[in-house]
Amino acid sequence: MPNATPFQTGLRQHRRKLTRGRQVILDIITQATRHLTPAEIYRQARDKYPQLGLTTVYRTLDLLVELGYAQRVHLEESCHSYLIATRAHGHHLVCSTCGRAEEFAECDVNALVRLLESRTGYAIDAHMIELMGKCPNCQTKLRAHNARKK
Amino acid sequence: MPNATPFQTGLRQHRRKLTRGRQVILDIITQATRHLTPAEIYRQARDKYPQLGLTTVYRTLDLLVELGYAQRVHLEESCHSYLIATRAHGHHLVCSTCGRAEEFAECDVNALVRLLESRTGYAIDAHMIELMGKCPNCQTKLRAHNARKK
DNA sequence: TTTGTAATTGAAAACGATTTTCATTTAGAA
DNA sequence: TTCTAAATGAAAATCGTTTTCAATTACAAA
Repeated sequence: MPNATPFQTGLRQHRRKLTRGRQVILDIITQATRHLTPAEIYRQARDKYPQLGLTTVYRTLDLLVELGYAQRVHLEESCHSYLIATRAHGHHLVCSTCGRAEEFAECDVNALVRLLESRTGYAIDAHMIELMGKCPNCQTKLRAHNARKK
Repeated sequence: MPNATPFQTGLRQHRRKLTRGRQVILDIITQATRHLTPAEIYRQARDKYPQLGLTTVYRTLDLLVELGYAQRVHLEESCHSYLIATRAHGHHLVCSTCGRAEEFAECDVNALVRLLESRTGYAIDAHMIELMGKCPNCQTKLRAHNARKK
């Protein structure tokens, strides 16, 4: 099979199938200059492929992220947890295992901000830095757990 | 009224009232070392104050953020938009007006990561940098709109 | 202390996004 | 062409959040 697209190849490697819906969804996010929500993608996709279901859009997006063809953008809306405010400008270091969080104030993004403003023309007015890792407690537990396994 | 807490003072300044529910919720997030979802806060709060409603938890959290007593943490789960993957390690600059997004690869967080690892003992394995601002298009539109107003 | 009023509340319903279920269809290897 | 695991769409279920509304409450002013 000559001229297979990277997407076709990637799917075959994972024993997944290329379907019309998947192709349409990939085309849409490939051509977009904007991040799109599942609902927006669904609306656009139906113009090209009316019987497509919203369920399939969700499933396809998960697949595209899993295979590395799409990425998620995190926005300010919804999906929050809350933490007491201790500093005016806090970023977070969150434990991916237990959810414990440390706040930190250091963030030297000024150089980055200036670079990107001149490259893109954006007027940048806010930033968010979130670090993820394992807290000391969870590291200890994990080590103990692994030792027990042997 | 002597010995007013900062919370009491802050509420009075905004003509808001101090209620049992609000105090209980603030106490919970003050004592937590972990970020908590509204549902988690609700569960804990009901132990101390059984008739509290979940609605009030949501409203109180909004209030606490508005007055600066709490802050939101952004997590990996839910609330996503999607973008085509063009680089292995992409961060985003998102226009807060139209949603257009630029991807960038520069992120010199190594120094920050090392500093925080030694300070907190965390093993940091991932990070997310999201910048927000206005794209050139939206800046132009906004300027035209403001000029028309005068 | 009492009163008046705007702020706050809880319960229920509405809502929007996402996931699950399940019977049917389909891509693609054999 | 056949066969089977993968994928699908429709409907229902689920989850988190917001809205509505009538009843209650905090607290400033009398």
